[in-house]
Amino acid sequence: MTNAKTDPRILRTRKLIMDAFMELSGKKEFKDITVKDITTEAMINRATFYYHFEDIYDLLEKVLSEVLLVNLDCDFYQNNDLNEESLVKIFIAITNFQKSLSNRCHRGYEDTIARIIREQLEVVLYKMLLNQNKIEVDEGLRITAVILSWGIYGASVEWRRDDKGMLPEEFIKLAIPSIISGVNITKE
Amino acid sequence: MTNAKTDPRILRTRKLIMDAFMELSGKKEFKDITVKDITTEAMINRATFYYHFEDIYDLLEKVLSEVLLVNLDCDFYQNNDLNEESLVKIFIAITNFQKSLSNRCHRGYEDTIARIIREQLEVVLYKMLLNQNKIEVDEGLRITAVILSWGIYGASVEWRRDDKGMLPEEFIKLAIPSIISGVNITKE
DNA sequence: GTGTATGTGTTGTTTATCCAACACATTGAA
DNA sequence: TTCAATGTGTTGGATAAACAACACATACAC
Repeated sequence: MTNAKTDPRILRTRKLIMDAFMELSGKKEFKDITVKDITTEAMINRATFYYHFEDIYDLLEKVLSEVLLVNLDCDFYQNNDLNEESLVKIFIAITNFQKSLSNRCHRGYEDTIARIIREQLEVVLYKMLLNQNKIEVDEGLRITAVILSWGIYGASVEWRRDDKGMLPEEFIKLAIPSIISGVNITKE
Repeated sequence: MTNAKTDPRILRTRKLIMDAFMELSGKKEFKDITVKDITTEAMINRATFYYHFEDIYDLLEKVLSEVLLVNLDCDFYQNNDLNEESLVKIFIAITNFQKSLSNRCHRGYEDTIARIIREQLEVVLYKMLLNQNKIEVDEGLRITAVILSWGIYGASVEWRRDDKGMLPEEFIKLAIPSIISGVNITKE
């Protein structure tokens, strides 16, 4: 949670690299982007790239995670319970994120992207659950977060598949009762 | 003329500092801008500032020189003779530069600014004169450049003073004949 | 095949930047 | 006055970034 103050040069350089990568993603397919392209655009040395990232796939992963987190983070999960409103917002954030990706060119990396979304989602949901239960750690809540993250991500896939022109918020609201209250047979 | 390749970190950091300073100039008066303000905005260490600039006045000087050069440089003085057209362009560039400064807040530094404009102007004019005479060095042309730079700067001061709503290009065109052909009594 | 070109990832050395600490000046409030 | 707060400019040691050089892989032409 705390990083004991990282060197500002590191933050600055990482930002330069990530911004350069996002800029290039708007112009080329991922498979056509070389490390040299990125470092030239970022105005840093190629060796410096490898100081911060394993390789270009590692960069992809971290960029996507960060972009998604920006979409999710600031609005909630500080100071927000996991209720209908926040679930809708999260779902919208995910569909927005996927929409923004389809503009950029990451064909062939759908699985990676799916995993990243789900992992970030899990982290956020877990934090919100802990927060609203005022607990430090809890394995039960963690597993709940895992299940919810898979479920919500699956819903976003389903939403994209049947393009009935339904709005994301409409779509997810159909499922929210069973998420909030659980699968309760004695519904009536 | 050639710098034997400067370290990219230096170029990058100088740009960060200068951009930060210009950003702040739009918000505060020069006298209220501290070195800490600049380095915070530029995301660099305060000691690094002093690695590149003597002090904040040194920075002011270099920023103004660079901004003015950008206004002048690219358009001419490569591949351009000193004729009516280029003189008009130069004059417009100077008045534009002064207009852009009046938005920012450099009150109390008019003399510094005047000197910077004149010095840069002299350099540009000298290069153009050498260029069109196909000479390497010439003390006569250098002095011509000095006189011209003072004269043209003086014209810009005069133009601002009597705000008859005359356009810069109209104003300078009145003087161009005597600049080009010299003060020739047997005019007719 | 052989050569040329382009990309990846690593290494050792040099250099720019960070940082904490310092002395000193200025300002304003107690 | 004295003290606290804020700004300037400098220094020595630690660390990130630059750079050139390297081995290796892939591809494409002749």
